[in-house]
Amino acid sequence: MPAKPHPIKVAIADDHSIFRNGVIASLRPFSNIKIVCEAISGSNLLEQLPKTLPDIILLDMKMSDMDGVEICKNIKRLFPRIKVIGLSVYDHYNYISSLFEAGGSGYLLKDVDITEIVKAIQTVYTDGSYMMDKASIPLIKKLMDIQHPSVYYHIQHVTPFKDYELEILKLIAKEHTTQEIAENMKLSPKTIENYRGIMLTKIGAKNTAGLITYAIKKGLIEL
Amino acid sequence: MPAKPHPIKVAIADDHSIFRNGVIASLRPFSNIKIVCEAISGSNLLEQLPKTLPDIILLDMKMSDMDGVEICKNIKRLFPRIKVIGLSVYDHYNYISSLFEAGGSGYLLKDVDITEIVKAIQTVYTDGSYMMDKASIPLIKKLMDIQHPSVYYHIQHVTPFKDYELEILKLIAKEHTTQEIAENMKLSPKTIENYRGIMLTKIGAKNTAGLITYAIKKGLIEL
DNA sequence: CCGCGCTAGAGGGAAAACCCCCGAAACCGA
DNA sequence: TCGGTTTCGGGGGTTTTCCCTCTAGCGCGG
Repeated sequence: MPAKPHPIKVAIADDHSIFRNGVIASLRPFSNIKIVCEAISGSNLLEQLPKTLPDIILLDMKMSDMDGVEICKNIKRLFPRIKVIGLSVYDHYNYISSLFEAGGSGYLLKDVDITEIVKAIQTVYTDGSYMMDKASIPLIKKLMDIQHPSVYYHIQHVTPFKDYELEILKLIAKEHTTQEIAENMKLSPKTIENYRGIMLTKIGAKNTAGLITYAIKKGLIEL
Repeated sequence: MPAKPHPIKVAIADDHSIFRNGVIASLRPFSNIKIVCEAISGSNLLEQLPKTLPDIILLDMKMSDMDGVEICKNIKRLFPRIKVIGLSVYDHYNYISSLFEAGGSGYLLKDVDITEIVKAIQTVYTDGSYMMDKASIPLIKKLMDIQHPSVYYHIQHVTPFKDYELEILKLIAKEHTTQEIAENMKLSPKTIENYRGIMLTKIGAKNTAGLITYAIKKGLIEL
């Protein structure tokens, strides 16, 4: 491990000034980390990157002007060597997986302690990737340890549902009937009916109401 | 309006150091506001109050050791003159109403800009109460202007549903059938059926799935 | 006193959801 | 190549939901 030739250059991108200031103030005591860029939006971040060239970006996944995943893709396209750590208030599986697919190197919930952020920055800087070990997503972490390139595959095991079941689920949540879903997916209504039943038994729900509450609780469908 | 004899003394209670630091750093430029107390939990706050005696407390409604509403009740019991401004990531009606019932003087979402917090502090200090005018809860604000003691009553008008409709809604979310709900509420199944239909038309939903997503989105039922 | 709105309910019918059991491919690992 | 699992679908039935119409009582204001 090399000595510190210079501190780790970090950018923080978040449209909430309070959170930005909180991170900056909390990181001040850590002399080996230096905030070189403070962005209030996705486009603002992309503007500042060429001049500031951070090693790591702490990226809020939900900024007003651009989707976090899109921003991440742009960053990795323009500056492949910059690592992105996503920040979000949601620990939804699809958020996490899509960030990693977009080239992200880490994911943190916004309510973590500053020590967790520091650990993430340092781990990503030296090892290349990091996943917080919050109780809410212990499985993902475990699976990440085994093999990590894309979390997407492992996600499947965290929910009892398969790809096509999730697809059906989303259509149900959009108020589509079994018939409509069948047309949409080019399958027989009977097949969809079966899968609905299977989903119910899998989660022990009695009807669509239970299915929907489960799906929203688990973040399987976007509100 | 009096000249400033001394700055407004503010306490911040939140178990996330980043958020605390963010608020403190963001408030530093405002010379008429002074942070006199920084608490990391409900009990920690209550310990510090006798010594620090703030004018206003910025209180996170979701701390690990104690419920925000409970903390607020305790504060108002021990120090009735201290005003409490609740901070939360949720704009759910029941959160807001229960805080006001517990003696709170204001409510802010945690993703607001610092200027909003400053405005809240100053308004509560001089006028006694404050309600942020976020687009998501404009009606509540309007109703607060008219008469504020308990928001609970006005809540009813913010959702298109009546008391008994909400009751039915909750039972639907708990996977009860129309039959079961009828028994539970000692009404005819036909009546429940009617109300279900009325609820659907009120919100423009096509089926139970739509009803449930609406209810969860609006915070009408607890997850 | 008459109408009006709100609540509570009934009838009947159509559609959708739920349930169980079955069969044929296809695919997949041993 | 063999047997198991996954995927896709059918038959046929019951229950639940959804929709529309219609009635009766009750309270309230004009």
